[in-house]
Amino acid sequence: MRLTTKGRYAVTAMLDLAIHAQSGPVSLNDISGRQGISLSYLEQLFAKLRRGGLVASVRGPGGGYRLSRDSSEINVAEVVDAVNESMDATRCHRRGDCQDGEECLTHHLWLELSDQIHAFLHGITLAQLIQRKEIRSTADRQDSIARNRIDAVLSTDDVTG
Amino acid sequence: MRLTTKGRYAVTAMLDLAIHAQSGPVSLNDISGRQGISLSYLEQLFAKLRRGGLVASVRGPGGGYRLSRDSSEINVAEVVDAVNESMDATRCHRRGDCQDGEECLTHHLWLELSDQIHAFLHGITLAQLIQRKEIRSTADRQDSIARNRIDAVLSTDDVTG
DNA sequence: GTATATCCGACTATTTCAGTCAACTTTAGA
DNA sequence: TCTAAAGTTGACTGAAATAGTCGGATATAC
Repeated sequence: MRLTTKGRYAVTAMLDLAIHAQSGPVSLNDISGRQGISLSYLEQLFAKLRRGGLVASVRGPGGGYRLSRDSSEINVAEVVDAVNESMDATRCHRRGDCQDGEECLTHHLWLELSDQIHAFLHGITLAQLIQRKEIRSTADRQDSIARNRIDAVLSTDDVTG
Repeated sequence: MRLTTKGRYAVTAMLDLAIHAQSGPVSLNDISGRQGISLSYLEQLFAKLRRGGLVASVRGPGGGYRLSRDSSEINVAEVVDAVNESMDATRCHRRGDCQDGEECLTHHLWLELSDQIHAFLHGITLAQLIQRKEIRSTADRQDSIARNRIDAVLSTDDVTG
């Protein structure tokens, strides 16, 4: 079982997508800027999210990604799953053949832990998350920082180099 | 966050220790035979469990390890912790400085997940586990296999090589 | 003093993570 | 039609962790 940056980034990016859904497709560049995730890495993650049927892409200028379902129909467990981070705590992938074809001493324990985690993540949808006030305020902060960055670029003479 | 063989082995070994506690110190060789864990690897794990204050060692022939507390006073979370497998799901180790010193969009989500997992593992003691019938029957099976193995060795002419 | 045990440090093959880089295709708009 | 913005794909990489192995040292019951 593991939950690393990969799975966390995937959920963060999907949440960003859900939050900014009303203004058309969202480019990975925008997500990268707001969430501080490298563009190249986002490309990898979204390839998996697309294969997993969670997002749809729009190519060309003005393009980006959209959720392929309503945010109320996508739960966190699916997102983590799509990027191949298994929340399964057993060694045998629930088969019960962990030790010489039989259950190991702790098989049931890890099975129960897996069920706990899955129930928790499966019960939370993107729609529910974007209702939360701490997430709304974090998103607002990120949006204003992004706007400031754009303003700064526009108002500055381009004297790079 | 990760739960791998290391943490699972640690809990399995501690459970084996708890089950066979009444017959004096348990050698790593016995645990290795019953649980199918390499002796050298067990040595590594028990070094950490000892440093973590969970077991005490008895050196010399007839020696081995004992639980340093009653099995009802040791919970699964402690064991996993002792071998350095963090069940913390946040990136920032709960500090809330995940993105440029501020909370990332998903900070609270992972905080809640961490709390769920910790509550679950903290609530289960070794004493509770060894009461469970599926664990008792697995342990019985392992014991009888171990006895058969000893019998086989004793009754066979040593014609190795 | 020898066999049985823990102790300890160094070593290693493999895998994954987290990310970079380069090249390619699609497409909106000037 | 040209160009720039976007997604698409595959190869690559440094660092870290996993899951061990190996050799030897130390302690101790008999």
